[in-house]
Amino acid sequence: MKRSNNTMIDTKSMMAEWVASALEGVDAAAIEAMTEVPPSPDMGDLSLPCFKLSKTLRKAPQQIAEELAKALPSHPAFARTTAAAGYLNVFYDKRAFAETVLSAVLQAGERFGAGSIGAGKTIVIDFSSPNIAKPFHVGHLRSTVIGNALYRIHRFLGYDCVGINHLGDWGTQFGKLITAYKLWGDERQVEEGGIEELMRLYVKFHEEAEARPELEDEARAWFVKLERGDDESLALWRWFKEISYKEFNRIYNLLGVAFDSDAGESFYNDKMGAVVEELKEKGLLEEDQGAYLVRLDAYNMAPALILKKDGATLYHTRDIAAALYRHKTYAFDKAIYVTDYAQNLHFQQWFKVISLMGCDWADRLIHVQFGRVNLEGVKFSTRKGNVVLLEELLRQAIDKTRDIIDSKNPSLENKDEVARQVGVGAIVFNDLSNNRIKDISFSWKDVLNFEGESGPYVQYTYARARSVLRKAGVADGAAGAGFDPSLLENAEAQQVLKELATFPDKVRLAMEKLEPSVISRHLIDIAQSFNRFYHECPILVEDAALRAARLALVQAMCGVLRIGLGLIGLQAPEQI
RNA sequence: GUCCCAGUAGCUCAGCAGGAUAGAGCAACGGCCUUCUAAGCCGUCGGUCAGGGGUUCGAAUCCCUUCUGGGACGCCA
Repeated sequence: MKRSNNTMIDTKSMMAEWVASALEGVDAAAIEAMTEVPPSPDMGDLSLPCFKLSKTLRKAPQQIAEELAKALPSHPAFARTTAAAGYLNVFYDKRAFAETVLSAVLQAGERFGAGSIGAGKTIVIDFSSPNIAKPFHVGHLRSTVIGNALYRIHRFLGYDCVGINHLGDWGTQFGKLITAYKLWGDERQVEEGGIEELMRLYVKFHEEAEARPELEDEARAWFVKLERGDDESLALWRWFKEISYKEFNRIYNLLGVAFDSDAGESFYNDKMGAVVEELKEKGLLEEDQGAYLVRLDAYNMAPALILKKDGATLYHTRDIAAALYRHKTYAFDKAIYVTDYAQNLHFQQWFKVISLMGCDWADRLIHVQFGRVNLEGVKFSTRKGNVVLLEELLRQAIDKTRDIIDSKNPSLENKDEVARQVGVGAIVFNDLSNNRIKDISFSWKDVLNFEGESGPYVQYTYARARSVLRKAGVADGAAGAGFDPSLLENAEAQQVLKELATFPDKVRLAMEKLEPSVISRHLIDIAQSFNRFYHECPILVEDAALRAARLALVQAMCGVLRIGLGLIGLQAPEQI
């Protein structure tokens, strides 16, 4: 059964009530659930397949469609109906449709598509969460931009959002890093080299450890010291963390991403003892070969390791502690974790442990998983140093944008700022334009192609439309007061109107599916339909009435693009 | 070996709350700038929706199965 939509421009429910009124014993909700959009606009704007009705009404589908087409009274929103191949096709009254859509969009302004379904509810979004002392590469970008988009989408729909950067600032890798630093590191080189130098040490550790496995033991020992509050290791840890923060913040600023909490893994250090105790009390913990774990055989899963044989905690322990803390602190309606799908089992395991602990909110934990990024088919590996660094990628995208601006619009005033917005937009949009579960085959050529389905395409469409409004002297929010909607009955205008009308549905769908690409895709659809309109229909024409009507459409389109871009974390430059 | 995910045009992908003729973008080729920004628009070419079974009035979409690719599978995260 289809979910009923709840747009401000709900032509489907209008049609459903209309049709239901002409049928005995069928309610509007059932009709609405069956209603769909025909594959081509010349078949109609909405249609009702009559195949299911044919069972209850005991008539042939085509006969039902024909009888309905004949029996339906006139309706202000619908101009005509046809019956074809078992479908009842309904055509909008184009004038009424234009009026409805434009007045809804222009009146709602920045709130068009916003909602209140999240009112009074809190959602905790755990995203980005890079590891300290490791460079931020394109693989980390995904969690960051997907999480950021979900944050904005939920906030737009009324949720209280808590964005948490669960920094990887704890764990055995710090033992490794300390070991490497003690053996081969140099204070000044680290200060100067930043994460790059830390990564060099980390890579070197792994190279050396292949021949000298005892290094691994040393690393484990350092981590144990760290967990027990040893001064020297704590000081080094703080230092590494500070260096990393500096670089991460530079990137977050560039991306326009912010968090409400930076409570990383180390934040839970003093909260894990209680978790272990609770698991013990509830009889879930079991000792095995010196380690402690929770058996999950009954659920067809490997056990969840809680304590290593040296007594150190593991990521399960930390995630459980964090979930308990967050539930107590934020009383969330849902808590989502944005990570790649390789961690699928991990999340399923500890979600189950939470449930076994008797927490009735275990089903509010959601793993939002996304596909992995590879470099034209080859795996990324921090350890092997085979990565595309995010800053390098953003830099190249910005530089390329800058070159294009220099050649196409040399007189543009704030070139650097626009180049930044568009260059970053290209990278972010590229990451958000496919279903998140799909793997991404990273290619320099594709990611730096700003034509077709891309962020710059949408931003360019926006800038061009804004430019028309500027020339027309239309102030923000002032247009559309008096226009004649019957001047927007042509196919190009109607198609734009249709795309605008479904925007609220798309926002809602993106939230329900936790899928930002729903919005990215829709922005492409809006831009494509608008560009067709722009090409076919001159806006700044002599005829004042026609001009006013088209300007109203342009203004509405700009408003929606701007909202949509904002929801996926992109800027909307006024000029490019 | 077990479990999870993916497989749609040469490439990257939409569509997968079952509906009419499977859509975009890129690439290739051909058009459109004395007119609102050509990062644009229009057109041509391009498909046994991985294979096989099943459910249904109707399957790219749901179920089973095979194949291919990716991932995970106790002391990393």
